[in-house]
Amino acid sequence: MEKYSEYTKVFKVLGDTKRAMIVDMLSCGELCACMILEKFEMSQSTLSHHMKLLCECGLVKGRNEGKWTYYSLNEETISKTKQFFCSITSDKENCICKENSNHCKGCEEYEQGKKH
Amino acid sequence: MEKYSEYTKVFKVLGDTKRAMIVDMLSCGELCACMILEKFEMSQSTLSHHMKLLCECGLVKGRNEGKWTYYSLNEETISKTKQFFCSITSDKENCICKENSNHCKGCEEYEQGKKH
DNA sequence: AATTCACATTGACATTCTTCGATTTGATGC
DNA sequence: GCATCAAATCGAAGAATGTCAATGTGAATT
Repeated sequence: MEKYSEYTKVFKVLGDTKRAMIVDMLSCGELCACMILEKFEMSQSTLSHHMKLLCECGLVKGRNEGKWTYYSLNEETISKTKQFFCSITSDKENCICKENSNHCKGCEEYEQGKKH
Repeated sequence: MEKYSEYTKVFKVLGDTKRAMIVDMLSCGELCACMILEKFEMSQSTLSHHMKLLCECGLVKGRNEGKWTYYSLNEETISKTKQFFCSITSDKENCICKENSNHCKGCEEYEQGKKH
């Protein structure tokens, strides 16, 4: 359950077009905030807010150097998120749907082949 | 640009824990709405709303049969979304960050190796 | 130490999202 | 036709989100 919220947080952060574009930019290497800002029509405070979210969910790492902050992708989170995405979209043994439950009449009939 | 919003819409939909769990359930096969509802503490109207979002972004397909609606994953969207996720998180030639731009002084110094 | 620069934080606002109860729609069965 | 069931839609309330201008902070420059 915590696993779900850990990764749905990442998806939520990627669910904003500008943040996805920032990730795209960072995929080619580390960039400082001012350089990212240059590419977008948004205020400095808005960018700072987006970078905070990207860092908080683990997708991006920040590194301070003097006045500047350099951002880069966190490969570990990316790799784990890919794994999570694969796991929830592929069949598996211990899926939540495999737990016991009282199916509704419609579903029972469907499963027993009375309907199709 | 449309490509971004196409897939960030998918991420936004996956950015909700319950919707991610619904996807997980559907990964093992088609289910009717009533069966999904059974697994969650949410009202029928709320589930219906989540299913609508899942369908609208292309992740899930709905199929009506009599009174029932059966839902299943849309493998094509899933596959394309994985591809998109890989593309924005890996280095590439035509990245937006490779376009010409006037770097800030800090970044220029950084790139020229004056700072590190 | 005063100024400038890069970035973060705060407070405010409008928009969007999540959720629910109530109602509607459409199909099934009596 | 009428009652019932599954699911969608509507309308409302509260929470969360995206955005900005203004301000704060900490490092660098003068």
